[in-house]
Amino acid sequence: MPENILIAIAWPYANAEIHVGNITGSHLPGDIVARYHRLKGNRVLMVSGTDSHGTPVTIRADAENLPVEAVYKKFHASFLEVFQGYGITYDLFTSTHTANHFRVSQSIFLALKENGFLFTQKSMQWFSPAAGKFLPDRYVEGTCYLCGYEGARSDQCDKCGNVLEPEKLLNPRSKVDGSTPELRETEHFYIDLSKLEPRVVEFLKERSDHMRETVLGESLGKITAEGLKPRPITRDLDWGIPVPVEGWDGKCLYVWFEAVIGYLSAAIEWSSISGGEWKDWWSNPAARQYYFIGKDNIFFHTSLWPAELMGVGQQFAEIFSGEPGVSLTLPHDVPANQFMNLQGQKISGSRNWAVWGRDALTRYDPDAIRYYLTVNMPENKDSDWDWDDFVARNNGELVATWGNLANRVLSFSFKQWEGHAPTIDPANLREADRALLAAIEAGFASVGGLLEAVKLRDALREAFHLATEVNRYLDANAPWTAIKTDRDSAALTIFTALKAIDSLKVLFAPFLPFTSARLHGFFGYTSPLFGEQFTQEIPDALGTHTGLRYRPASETWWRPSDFQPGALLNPPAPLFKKLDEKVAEEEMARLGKV
RNA sequence: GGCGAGGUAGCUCAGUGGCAGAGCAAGCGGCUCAUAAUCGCUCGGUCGUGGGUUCAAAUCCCACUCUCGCCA
Repeated sequence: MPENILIAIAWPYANAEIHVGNITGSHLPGDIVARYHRLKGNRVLMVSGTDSHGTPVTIRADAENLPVEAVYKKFHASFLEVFQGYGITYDLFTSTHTANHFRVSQSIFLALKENGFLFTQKSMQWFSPAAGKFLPDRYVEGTCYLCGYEGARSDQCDKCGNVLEPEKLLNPRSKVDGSTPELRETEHFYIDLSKLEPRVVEFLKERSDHMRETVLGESLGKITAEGLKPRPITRDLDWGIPVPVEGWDGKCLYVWFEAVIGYLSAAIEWSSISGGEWKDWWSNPAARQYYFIGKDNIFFHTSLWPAELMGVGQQFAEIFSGEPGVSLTLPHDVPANQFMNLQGQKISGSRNWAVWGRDALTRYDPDAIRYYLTVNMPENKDSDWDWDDFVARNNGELVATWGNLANRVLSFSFKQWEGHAPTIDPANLREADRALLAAIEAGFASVGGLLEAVKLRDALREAFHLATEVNRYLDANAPWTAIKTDRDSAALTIFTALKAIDSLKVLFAPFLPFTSARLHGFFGYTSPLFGEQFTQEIPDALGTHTGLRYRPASETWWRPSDFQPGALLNPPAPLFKKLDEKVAEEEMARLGKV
C-alpha cells in the first residue's frame, strides 16, 4: 500500500545565492529521502519555493536601484538552475509571491483570528522620517544602554551579547541611510502561542522517539524551560502579504509567519496545475510530513508552524475555498541539520568564503559533490567542507571503491563475453555466490531502514560497505585467473558480481542519481530509473512565476536485481572522474576573493 | 546574559554504565580484471579541563572552558 510522503524543504531567502552549506543543510537530504520513497513506490510530494518578502529584499532592491520584483526573480531563477544542476527533484518549487500563497496565508490568518488565537497590541517602534517608514529592529543601530558599545543593534548588542529592548537604544541611527529615527506608536497582530503551548508540548512528546536530540533540545527543552510567548505576526512594510483586515493598509504578514505556510500553499498550487489532490498529504492522518531545514530554523518548524496548524483547526478549507472543514496534518519529523563550515571557518557570502552551488558545477560532476555533501552531512554537529578532503574522498572512495567496482566487472564481462553478461544456469550458483547476493539483498532493508530514519550518512556508509563486500568477493574468486582454466567458474563469479552491482546501483541511486542512471543504461535497461525535471510558467493575478516541476518515472526499482544471464550490455565507461590533487590548491586560492 | 547542541586516533566521524571503534591517511604484504584501482595485516587515542557518584564512567552529576545556533 503506497504511503503519502510530504517532503518539505526550507524556503531559500531571495537575497543570496545558494552555497554547499544550503544544499547539504536541506535541499540534498530532502531530495535523497524523496528519491528513496519514489523508488519504493510511495507517493511523494516535495515542495519548497523562494521566500521573496521582507525587508532585506527591499533594501537590496533600493541599493541596486531595481524594482523589488526584479530582485526576487533574479535569485529565484538562479535557484532553479542550481536545483536542476544537482538533481534536486521538487514536485513544485514555487515562490511566496504568488496569488495562491497570498490567499492561503490570509486564510490561515483569518482562521486563527476566528478561533481566537490572535490579538492586537500597540507598541513603540523606530520610524525613519527620512524614509517615511518604520524600520525593523535590526536596521537601527546605536549605543548599547548596558555596556556603552556604540555599534549595537537595537535588538541585541554584539559586544556584551545581551538581548536589548529596542526602544531603550541610545543615539539611534538608521543602518540604511544613517538618518536619525524616532519612536512612534504602531499596532500589530500577535499570535497567542501561550494558549497553544500545551498542545505543542504534547505534539513534540508524541514525536520524541524519532526526532533528533538537537531538534528536541531546541524545541521541547526550551518550551519546558521558558514557555511559549505571544509573538507579533504583522509588520509595517509594503513588500509582502497585506493583512486581510479592514483599516490595516500598509501592514503585511510577518515573513516568518507567512513563509512556513508555503508548505501548504505550494501543495495547493501543485494540485491546481497537476490535477493532484493536496489533501492526500495535508488532510490525511496517515500521511507523513518531513521538514528539511537548518538548525537556525528549528523553532519555526517544531513550535510555530505546528501551533499555526493546530490553531487553524478545521477552519482553513472553509475560509479558503468554502469547502467543508478538514483538520490539517501535523509534521511527522523535522530532521534539521547543523551547519557546514568551509576550511574550518564559517561560510560567509559577503567575504566570498563559500563554495557556490552554481559555480562548483562548472568544474565538478553533481554526484561527486552530492557524495561529499552526504558523507559530510552535518546531521548531529557542524561539519566542515575541506578541499583536500573533497579530493581524497572523491578519489579514494567514490572512484576507487564504487566506480572502479562497476567498471572492472562490466569491462571484464563486456570483453570476455562479447558485450553480454555470462550465460549461466542460476541453479549452479555456489555457496559464496548465493551468500554475496543474500548480503546485497539485505541491503534493501538495512539501507532503506536508515533512509526511513533519515540517517543519511549511515545509509550511504552501509551501501558503501556492501560495495566493499563485492570487491572482497572478487578478490577471493579471482575470475581473471579462473578464466584461463575454468571459464564456467569465472562466468558464475562475473554474473554474480554483475547482479550485485545492479542491485547496488539502486541502493546508491537516492544519493548518486546521475551515475546510477548511467549505470542503469550500461546494464541495458530502457525503462528509466528516475523521472524528469522541467520548468513551467505559471500565470496568476500577480504576474507570472516559473515553477520547477518533476514528472515521476513509471516504474519503481527498490528491490533486488533480477538481472538475467546472457543479457546484452551497453559499452561501459568509468562513472566518476579522478581529480588531480592540485585541484584543492586551486580552489583554496579562489576563496575569500571578493 | 538565558537556553540548546557539540568538543573522542594525524583527518572526517560512530559510540549514553561493562576490554575505546569505523573510514581515510601512514607502514608492510598479496593480486593484476579495473580510472596505479583492489584485497589482507599493522601502527595509531590521558575520550575539552577539574572534581564527584559507582565494583565499573567517553557515557551519570557538578563546575569550568572552547565552538556553533536560538532568544522567534
